[in-house]
Amino acid sequence: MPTFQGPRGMRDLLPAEAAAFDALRRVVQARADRYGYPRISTPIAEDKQVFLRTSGETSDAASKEMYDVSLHGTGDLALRPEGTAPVARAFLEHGLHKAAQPQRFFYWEPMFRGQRPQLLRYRQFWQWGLECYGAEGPAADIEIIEFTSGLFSEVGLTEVDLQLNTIGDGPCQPKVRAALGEYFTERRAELSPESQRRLETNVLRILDSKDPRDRAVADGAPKVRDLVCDADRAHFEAVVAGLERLGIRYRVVDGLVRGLDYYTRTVVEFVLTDPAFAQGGGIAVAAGGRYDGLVRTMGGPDLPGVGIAGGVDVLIEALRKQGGGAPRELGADVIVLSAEQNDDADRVQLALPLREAGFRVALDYGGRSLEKQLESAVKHGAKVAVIRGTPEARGGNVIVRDLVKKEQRVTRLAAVVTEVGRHVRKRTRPTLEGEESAG
RNA sequence: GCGGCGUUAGCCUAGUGGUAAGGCCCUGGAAUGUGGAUCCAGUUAGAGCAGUUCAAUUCUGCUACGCCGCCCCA
Repeated sequence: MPTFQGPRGMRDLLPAEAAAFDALRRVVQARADRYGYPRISTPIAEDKQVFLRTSGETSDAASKEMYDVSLHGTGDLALRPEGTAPVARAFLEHGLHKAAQPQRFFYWEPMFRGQRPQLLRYRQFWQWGLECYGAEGPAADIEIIEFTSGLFSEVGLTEVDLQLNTIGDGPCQPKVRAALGEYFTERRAELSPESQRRLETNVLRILDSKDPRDRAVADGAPKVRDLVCDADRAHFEAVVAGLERLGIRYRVVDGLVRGLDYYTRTVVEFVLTDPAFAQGGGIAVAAGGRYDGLVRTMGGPDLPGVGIAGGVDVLIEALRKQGGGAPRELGADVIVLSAEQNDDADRVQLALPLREAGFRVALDYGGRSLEKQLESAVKHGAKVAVIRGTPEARGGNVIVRDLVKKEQRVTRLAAVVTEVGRHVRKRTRPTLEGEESAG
């Protein structure tokens, strides 16, 4: 047995999994780029207050799921549990609130929560996200929802349900809470003990309780949507109308609320519908909404904000469940092997022009029979073997063997790139300009 | 964080208070120059630490990790 195990709730991404992450990141990031959301990257940890201030100091999320990593002299640090607050902090710290608005950001980062791990609930997990500051109208809400909906279409996720609701603006929420508080207090005795506690902490949460005792009461509760201010309702109706106009399927869910204090107006959640993910009322693959009070809460001006974040681990698992795209071929397409022993540098040298040309080339490090080398090449998924050191492959010749067609020909060393190119594709090569050009 | 159930080799799966079995994978050979077949051989295991016992992988406890339920879900 291994001497060490990974930390609880944190997992390794072996090459196949890491490749799936990379592929998804390319798709999401390119999409964000097309929408004018450039990438931002913030530190892995923040002053705890960044999260406590924005999430609500009393919420369980903040108080008990914070991943504390404080050290002597570093202040009270916590690994970030989410992306919105850190981006807001960076936005303010670098004075971007004084730049031309709106300001938009995309991120793809690991997040951390000190929760007990369960299926697809890790202590370290990855999220992509969008943040948009300075846009007050419904257009930005509609845009981030459309972005996400379109993303899921783009990657082929179909078993997903878009839910949305409005919870009112900052000035309205106290009214909403008061009205609900009054309603639930009158029926206090009928509520579960847990929800009786919620009466003190977060009345909204009672609305999405799963407890049957609460459901009976909550289902008869006044709708948040009907309690909010006229302006909030108008905003929400505009968002809904926008989705209609764009042909995006959605469901208005009365009980959809958020656990964090900073949300205002629009709240949105994309929930997986596959029964395999039905546990606990469904796993969200993306969630977000509007947070018009956040920037001010953090000491900045009264700037509106809206954003959405999606779980990468969850999305990849959902796609896999759906029997999503074929796994990418990870290994090399070409393998260099040799009938000779102790010609190590020659193998490296033979691979050189092929790699330069853009082929994925691996070496057989030798020390075994040609048969074993070929067997190994096939097992590793190589398409072509370039063989040196055989009698017919001396004097500036090599054998280029197609391992799929089982055909081969003796080729001049100078023509090996051309010959290999007849059997496998070159890969694109990235450049510092950020564009990929054909290699 | 609370409760329940789990953990046998790289993977999957048996079984047992007394020598831990099989399949797949892997390595080598048959076949020192041409591969996914075949045959032969081989490597690798009871999560960790204590306790009970003549003897523990098996029973008990603690710890670690996982899954399920709760809390919560940014």
